[in-house]
Amino acid sequence: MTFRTRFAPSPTGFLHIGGARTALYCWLEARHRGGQFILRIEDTDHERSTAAAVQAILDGLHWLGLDADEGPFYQTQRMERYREVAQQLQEAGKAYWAYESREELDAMREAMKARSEKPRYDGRARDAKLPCRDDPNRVLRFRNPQAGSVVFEDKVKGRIEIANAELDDFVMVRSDGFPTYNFAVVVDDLDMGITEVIRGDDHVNNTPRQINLYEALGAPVPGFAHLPMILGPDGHKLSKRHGAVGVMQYREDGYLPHAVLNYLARLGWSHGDQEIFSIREMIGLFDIADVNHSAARFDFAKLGWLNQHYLKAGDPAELGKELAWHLQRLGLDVAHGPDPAQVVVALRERAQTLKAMAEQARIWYAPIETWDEKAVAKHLRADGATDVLRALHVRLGALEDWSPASIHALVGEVATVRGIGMGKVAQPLRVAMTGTAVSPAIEDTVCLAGRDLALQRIEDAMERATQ
RNA sequence: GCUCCCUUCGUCUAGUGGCCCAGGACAUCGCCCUCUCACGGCGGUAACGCGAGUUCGAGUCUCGCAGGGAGCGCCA
Repeated sequence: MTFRTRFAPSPTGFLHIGGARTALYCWLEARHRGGQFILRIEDTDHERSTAAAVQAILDGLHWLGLDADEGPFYQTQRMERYREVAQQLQEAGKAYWAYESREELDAMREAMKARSEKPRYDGRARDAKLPCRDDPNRVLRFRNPQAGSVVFEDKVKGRIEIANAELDDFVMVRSDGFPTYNFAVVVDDLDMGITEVIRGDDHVNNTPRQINLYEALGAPVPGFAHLPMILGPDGHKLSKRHGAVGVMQYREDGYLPHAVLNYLARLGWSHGDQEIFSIREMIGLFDIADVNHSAARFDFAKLGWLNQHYLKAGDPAELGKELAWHLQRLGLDVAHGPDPAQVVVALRERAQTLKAMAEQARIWYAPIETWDEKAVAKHLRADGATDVLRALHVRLGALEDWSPASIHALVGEVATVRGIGMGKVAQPLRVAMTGTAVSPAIEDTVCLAGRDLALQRIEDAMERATQ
């Protein structure tokens, strides 16, 4: 049997960072073992599932490059199959009809809690052999074994054992005819030939029930691997404030898919001291058995560092396309300004995200809107600054080769000729070009502006200096 | 409450009984580089939750405690 994993999100929201990591590990493990990665949408909760959420999940996976070999399959399109298996189990005496009302069930649980017991179904209809009849409260329950215990070897957590006495007869088929999660996953994983179930560790407690179901079906039990959860920076559960946003939000914030993937890979898994992994390396080195046992906090600082790493290592033309997208989002006209690819080269060592880069690139695409008065006073109105600017204006106007190297040499010469430091030349020029005392290397700042704009801004600056 | 799981620097982690008075990375601090901001280089601060036990020897094995988390639905 070939190795098959699946990612099975429920479309009740976007694909958040925890889901993305689960998908990545499933994908990596499948690729590593030369198996298949299947995508399945668990949409049996018709109250909360939405088509928009399905699309958001698909978009997120696509952006990350986690392509599925099969699917997406939708549970709502497999209703006939669930009915068939349910009937089979019921006829074999492994499932039974029950008709307690919600109120009755609630009261039962309350009573148990009052006695300090774990709230669960007490099996009151277990041996009643009730016939199937029309009833708004009709559900089909699984007849869970009562003796012994379920033991399984979790690929990341190790051996886990839970006594059957702790389990109750869970609902397999709801009164509306829809299967419940615990029932549908088993049928699906079985039908889809899943050999390794990799999912969040909030499912550990469901696993024994599912194993009992596999056994009731006389089916082989797949391997299980439960991933520890991802916590917010504050150590608490992820919330909207810090990371429980859709992965597409990461794109909007200027992160690269590879950086997110690399970060997620290292969040809970490691390969010695290695921090940077190409996709190919991740596939080659990843092993679900090497995943850590404990929850990990999400750290934006490290994600930012990784993102900048990929910004510095990536292809400028490629990155330029994505930068153009961010520039447009800022309302900047990419056609009236430098080639984004060149902007990438000038700014990649100064920005951790493409969004920040786009903001810094504003100086080349739009007029200077705000002036840093302190910078103006210090550099534009400094002694000799106007003379320097005038000289710069003349020489830049006559510069034959408009390139960073030539501009750099020119600035250096102006400083040397006047016997002053580079700072006395570069800073006034910088303020003239940007309105602030902070920008990329002066030659890049000037070069990317283009000659016309550069000369215009020097003129404007000289005028401003006299105000 | 019950069941299950987890516990190494601020954070992510290396570590499978001696190689660890604990290594790497991010963050942080200092120095260098320097036209600003960065990048880069060099260096520093900083951790085995607590207690027993096993052993010649424990971050590594066992037990207990404490702390944290998850589950206990006709949600997934």
